[in-house]
Amino acid sequence: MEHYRARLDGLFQALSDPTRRAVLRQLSKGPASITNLAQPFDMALPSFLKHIRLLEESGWVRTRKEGRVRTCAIEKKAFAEADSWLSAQRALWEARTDRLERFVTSGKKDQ
Amino acid sequence: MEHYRARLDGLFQALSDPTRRAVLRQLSKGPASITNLAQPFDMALPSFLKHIRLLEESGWVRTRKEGRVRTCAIEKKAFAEADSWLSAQRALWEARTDRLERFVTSGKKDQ
DNA sequence: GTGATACTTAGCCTTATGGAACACTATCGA
DNA sequence: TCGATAGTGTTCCATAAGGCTAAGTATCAC
Repeated sequence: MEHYRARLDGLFQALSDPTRRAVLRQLSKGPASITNLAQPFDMALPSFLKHIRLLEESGWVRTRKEGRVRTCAIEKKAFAEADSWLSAQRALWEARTDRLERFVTSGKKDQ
Repeated sequence: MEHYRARLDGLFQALSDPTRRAVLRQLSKGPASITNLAQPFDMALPSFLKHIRLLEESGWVRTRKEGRVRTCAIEKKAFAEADSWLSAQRALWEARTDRLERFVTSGKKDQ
């Protein structure tokens, strides 16, 4: 439970940067190397690498080095995890809306 | 487009802290006052207030002060926005999976 | 084996974040 | 009107985030 919280921290924190979101967008079209991914960004490679590391540590991306090239691929599971948190919230919210509606339609007042 | 990016930054950044996620969870059950929301947390009020401010600025929460009590409520729209980014990514990813599958079933090889 | 390529490591800088304490203002209730 | 309640503003602190340069390590291609 403690670990789960930290995991969500990382998942969402990773999404809070435009560079990283752009990398994920690119990777959803298919795997790519670091240099390749970095190319559109006006940023030094080491800075870019930090983003990749963060994406990997947070679980959004899986990487693998072959020879001198590190290839990055998207980690499907992360979507499911982030999504499930959002859905759970929505479910809570909708449950409440339903309750409110029942109150309204049955002519009672909330609170 | 520039503004959209900054908005997403804020939306996801807000979710990257366990205190703020807990506040949203609580608020999905219904509106509440600051003190009320702060009660479960072992944190000074001014510190807690910062989280509320951040949630408000990022668009997850709407607040309104009546008398000396500030009431917080969840902002439905934020869910839709966060969700739509995730869905768009998933769509890209699935489109690619479909293409790969067509390649496979038509006996061709990718790359 | 040498030059180019593709990262990596290390260190530095600036700003943002998440927490604290303390003092303060503005209601509300008796 | 006076004490308690509910929030605010301000300042401070330690650490993390996001960027940089410079220098290092493997591979690869010849």
